[in-house]
Order: sequence, then structure tokens, then C-alpha cells
Amino acid sequence: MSTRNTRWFSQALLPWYREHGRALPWRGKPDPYRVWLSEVILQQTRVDQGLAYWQRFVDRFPGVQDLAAATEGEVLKLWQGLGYYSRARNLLVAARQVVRDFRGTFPGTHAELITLKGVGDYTASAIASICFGQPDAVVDGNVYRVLARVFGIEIPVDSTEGRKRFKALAQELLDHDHPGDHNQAVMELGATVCTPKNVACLLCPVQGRCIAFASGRIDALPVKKGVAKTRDRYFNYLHIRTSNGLYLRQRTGKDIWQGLWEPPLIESGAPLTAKKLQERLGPGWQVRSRGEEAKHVLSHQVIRAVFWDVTPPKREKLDPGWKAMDAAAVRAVAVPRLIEQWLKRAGI
DNA sequence: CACGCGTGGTT
DNA sequence: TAACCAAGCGT
Repeated sequence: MSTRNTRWFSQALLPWYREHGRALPWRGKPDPYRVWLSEVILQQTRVDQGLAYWQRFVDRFPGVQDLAAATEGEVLKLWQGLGYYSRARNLLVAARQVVRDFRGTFPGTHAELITLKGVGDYTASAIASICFGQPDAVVDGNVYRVLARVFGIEIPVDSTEGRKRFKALAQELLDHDHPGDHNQAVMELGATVCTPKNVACLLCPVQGRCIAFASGRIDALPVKKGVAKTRDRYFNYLHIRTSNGLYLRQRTGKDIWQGLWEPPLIESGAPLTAKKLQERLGPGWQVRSRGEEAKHVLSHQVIRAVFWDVTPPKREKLDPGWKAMDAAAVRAVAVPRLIEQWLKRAGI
């Protein structure tokens, strides 16, 4: 049990936050449903990117019961373009958990909140502190950066030891009288002042006690072990359009874009020539033209996609998982950005 | 517990 | 440009 003085941190941060914190729509009167929605949307996502999505979800699903009654397809469609689609699938699962397990009312403790799918330690702490005044400190990327700099901590934040130490420090610093504002203040400082690059130390309320600032180590903190390298993948999409419409199929399995729709896909270990594709498809298929190539960069993959214009053999039984869709049907299903952009360019 | 999961902004 | 990073989570 540390007895060092930690009060100054919150005492400097809270007034700054109340004057400079952004007026985000879920602040003010914090309704757990709206806060939960914002927290899930903002996982690994910037406020600027997530804000419009939050508004769409609140408009379409004003309460957790409304969301619980939705289909996965509709939730994915509303989520389209935001990435990390497991968040959308888990969002629906969690909404149904709240209705079934908690009679439609969000639970108010960390232990109960964390039972919800897609709600981990961070999100449970955020909801518990912001909506229910519980003394649970949040630790996100902002908190790692702020604490590493202010306290001059060189332990890698992406290590088991680091996660443990930063969590303990954040909990020690937490203002128990204002846990929600305190948590949001640290994150807001990290998002707007104590940023990864272009740090605004001159505007920082704790500059006077910041070890990294005093020792000129702002750019060296926080320490990270490193990121996993990316792999290249080659996607050959089959553009098949008949009088029945455009053929799409839904992605399944553990791969990317689970639950989203795309044209029939042949993945290869290297770029494919028209002849090679023809061999893969088999007799009767016509490879009419090689469409544009699109480079799509994900966090751990680089996808090089080619859209091939092909015609299946007459009277050939196509894969039953391939669905012929008219324009309205295509617009109604969720597609990855890569496919969304192709559809747009192709005028579909 | 190390890894995989999207997209977009910034440098 | 390639690299880095963002209000993390599930497995």
C-alpha cells in the first residue's frame, strides 16, 4: 500500500477537464446504454471517426430493447465501414444479455458489466465509473501514454508487467469522489494534449510535475515492445452478373470480415494470371477481363484484390452459398470498405 | 497470453 | 512512403 501523495494529479486534471473537455453527446446525463454504445464504438477508434456511427445507432435504436430486437444483418449494416466487426456482433449479443439477464436495465458494477459480450476491463470500468460513480480506473491507450510520461515509467505498456503496473497506478491516482470525470479527464488529456506526436505540453495542466517533460523524454515514452508484422494476401474476386443479379456470398469462419458480404472469392498465394484463374475455375468458365487491382491495408494484412469479370458455364450449378442480388438487396447487406468502394466504382 | 481483428488520420 | 497509432476484446 503506497502512501505517497497522489492527490495533486486529479486536482490539476479535473478543473482542466471541466474547462477544456469536449462536449460529447453522451456526456452530461450519462445513460448507461448510450455510454456503453459510445465506449464500444470508440474501442481502438477515434472520436472523430465514431461520432456519426454513435448518432446513427442512437437514432435507430433509442434503447437497449430496440437494439436487442434487431437482426445481426441490420446491426452489421449500420456498423459498415467502422471496422473490427466483432464489436457489432457482440453488441447485439450484449444487448440481448441485458434484456434477458438484467431485465433490460444495465447493471452498475464492474463484475456484472464484464459478463456482457464485448465488455472487457476497460469498458466495464468506464461504464461503472461514468454512470454509477464506482471507483474503477480505466486504462486505455491514452492512460498508458499520460502516465508513462508524467511518472517517467519505462516499462513497456504492452507487456504483462506493464499492464499490471499501469493499472495499479491508475487505480491509485483515481479520485474516488469523481471517478467518471477523473477517468474521462485522463483520456481527454491524452487525446488532445498528451498526444503521440505534436505534444501540446504548454497547455498541459500537469506539465510542472511531468517527469518526461522535465527530462526531455516526451518522444521516448511510452515504451512499446513492437507491433506484429503484416502479411500479404491475394484476393481474386469473381464479378458474376446474370439476369438474376450480382452474386455475393457471406463471409464465415475465423477470418476477417466475418458476417460481411463480398463477391465469390478465390484466394491465391501470389498474383494470378488469367490463364491460372481459368484453370482454377475449370472448363466452361469464361474469364472475360481482369478488372482493376485494389490495395487494401488492414492492421495486420495487406490485401491485393483483383476483380475479374467472369461468366459461369451454362446450366452450371453455382455454389449454393452464392446469392444473386438485385441492387436493392446489395445495398441492404453489410460489405467491407474494399467491396463498398468497388461497388461504387463499378456503378452497382 | 500472444495473436488477430478494420479503418482512417498523421507524420 | 511506410510506419505508427487509435476511449480493447475474445480466444
